[in-house]
Amino acid sequence: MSFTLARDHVKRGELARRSGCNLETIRYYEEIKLMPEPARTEAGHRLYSIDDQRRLRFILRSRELGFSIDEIRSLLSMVDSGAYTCGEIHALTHEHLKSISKKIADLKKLQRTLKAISNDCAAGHEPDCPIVETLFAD
Amino acid sequence: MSFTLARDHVKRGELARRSGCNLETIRYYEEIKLMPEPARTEAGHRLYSIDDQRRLRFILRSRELGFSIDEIRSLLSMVDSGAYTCGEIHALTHEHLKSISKKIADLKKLQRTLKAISNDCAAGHEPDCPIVETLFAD
DNA sequence: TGTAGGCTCTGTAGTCCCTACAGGATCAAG
DNA sequence: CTTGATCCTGTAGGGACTACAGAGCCTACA
Repeated sequence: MSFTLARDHVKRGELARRSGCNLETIRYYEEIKLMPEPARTEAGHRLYSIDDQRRLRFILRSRELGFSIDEIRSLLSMVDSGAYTCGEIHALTHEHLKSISKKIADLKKLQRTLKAISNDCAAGHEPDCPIVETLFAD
Repeated sequence: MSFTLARDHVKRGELARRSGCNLETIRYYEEIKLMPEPARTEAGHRLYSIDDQRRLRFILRSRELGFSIDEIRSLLSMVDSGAYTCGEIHALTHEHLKSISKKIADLKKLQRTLKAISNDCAAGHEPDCPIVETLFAD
């Protein structure tokens, strides 16, 4: 007795293909409870609904935007409860933007320092390198 | 029979204090063979020479500049063999600078995207948030 | 109907770069 | 001699996955 797979329910492999998500990552998101436990076939194969697919898309897109898993958890729990306001979401996003700005600033500082050190270096064939000396210096 | 600790040999705790490195990290660098196995006291306590201290400084400074452990391994093996030229070091540094530039570019792109999404958001008290909608969208 | 090979299941280990802890030995000062 | 700081070892955790082994299941084709 086999039951027909509803057109809008897909197994893990298909969800992975559609979403571009790694196969194992889907299971991982379930384990850490970002994704709900999906329905199962009689044989125990996972079946993802349209809602599940939307939710995974949300997670992946948020990850692409650099949100951490915990931040996504916050976003999703607001959305899940339905009791979120635009202002709350905006605040979380703003916090995230600040951390991105900080990362950029840090990297730029690094870049300047490294360029400064590297400019002293003739890149020649002698074994005395000012970069190495700077790294060793007291 | 105790033997006097040479003035320029220090134990792990003192090395940590002097270098600002976490105590456990020093042991970790030994385990992954960035740091050599140091001398030991009769009781088995590690004793770090001036050279060890220089080497740790090199590693920490390189880490601060964002070099990965593997990159530092390369730098150190060049230095260790003595057969490096300024040009080789410069090349590695240049590669690293390129990867920093890429990270900065990626983060800036993220920043632009997130700002664009976030600008559509009135941050008001209504539960319909364009940020959330964008994240869910097909 | 048989079977090959593709998909799915579970649990677990590995990645990177540390950091922290437990339980014991040793050291230095009072 | 005792106390408390330091040191030793081995091992686990974190964040965010990724990969693998050894099963079981599902489907298409001969």
